[in-house]
Amino acid sequence: MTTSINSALPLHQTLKPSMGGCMGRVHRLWRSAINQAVGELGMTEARWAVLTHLDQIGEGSTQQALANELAIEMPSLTRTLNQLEQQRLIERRRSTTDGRVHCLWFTVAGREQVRLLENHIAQVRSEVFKDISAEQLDAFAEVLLSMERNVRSLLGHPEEMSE
Amino acid sequence: MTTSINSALPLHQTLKPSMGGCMGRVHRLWRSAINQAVGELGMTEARWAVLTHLDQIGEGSTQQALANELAIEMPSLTRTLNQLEQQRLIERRRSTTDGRVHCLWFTVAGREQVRLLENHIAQVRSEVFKDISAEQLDAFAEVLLSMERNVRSLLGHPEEMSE
DNA sequence: TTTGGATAATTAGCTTGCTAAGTATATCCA
DNA sequence: TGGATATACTTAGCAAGCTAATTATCCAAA
Repeated sequence: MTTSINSALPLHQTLKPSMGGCMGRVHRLWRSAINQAVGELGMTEARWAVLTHLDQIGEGSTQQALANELAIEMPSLTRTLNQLEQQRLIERRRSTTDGRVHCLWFTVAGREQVRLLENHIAQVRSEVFKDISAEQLDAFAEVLLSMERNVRSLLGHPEEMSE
Repeated sequence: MTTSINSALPLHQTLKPSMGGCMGRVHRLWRSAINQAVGELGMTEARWAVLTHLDQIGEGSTQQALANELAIEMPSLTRTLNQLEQQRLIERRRSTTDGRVHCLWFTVAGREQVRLLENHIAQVRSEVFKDISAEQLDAFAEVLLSMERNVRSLLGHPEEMSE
């Protein structure tokens, strides 16, 4: 199946011109699969993405940090946070040391919701990664991170690139 | 820089839970870089994506085929095609053999526009791929295609998976 | 101390993805 | 032949990304 008519050519040569598009497709299809999987939990795409990423960078983070992690802009995040706050899944707490900053915390219900979400999402992930070896995934991840570094520096987002 | 504190762990293990998110980020940042690069050509994101993908699958394709290639739904495509038709960059021509089908063709101006776009996009691509070897890209592309296959079958889109 | 330039977050309004429902044509079967 | 079902595309309206402009706070230098 991977060995087809044009298997003589290096893949990257035929795919290169459309690799960006291919990543877009995979990302769109992947999210669509997650939407199916979390359907019953009453979440939209933006909301589950925000909740799970907040869990990853840790409660108490600022909105700025979360937006950077998600690579979305602040206004996009603001809207989603308003919805999540209204659903009583998260809370904004004004920083005591810097009055401009809001820090983000889960409510009890929010923490439970994240746990459920992550179970569902992990199932989709294991389907997406089916038949891909750990070595392949490892190499894939490394290239992906290089691309992120390259494109961030191209855009002049030097933030959080080395670590 | 890639060798950091946790370089002892396989990358995929730390990155796995967020790989989907990472692909989303790269895709979003990449498109944003292309938007910068093609800024002067008066194109929006959806329009340059449609033009370049039409060029790749070939003039005369149906809207259905193009939507599938882009992995977007027909209504999203319809709107963008309306805009491109209004700009006189493409034409819809009703199929002679099936009255429901519209085939898509570039105008002369459209073909010229695609040429310009592809030059700009190729420059961004070479930046994004900087310092990534052909072998790495090749392996990356293969994993990416596997993921696309997996997620399409998960969604029950068996179309155009084997080839 | 106050003024001026940064930074965090918000608001307003656009673009482009989506689903659901509608229209026109094609196909299949009684 | 005629009616049911399927397919290609369109229309309408929602979701979530973006940029530009505003507001509030912080900090640094006159």
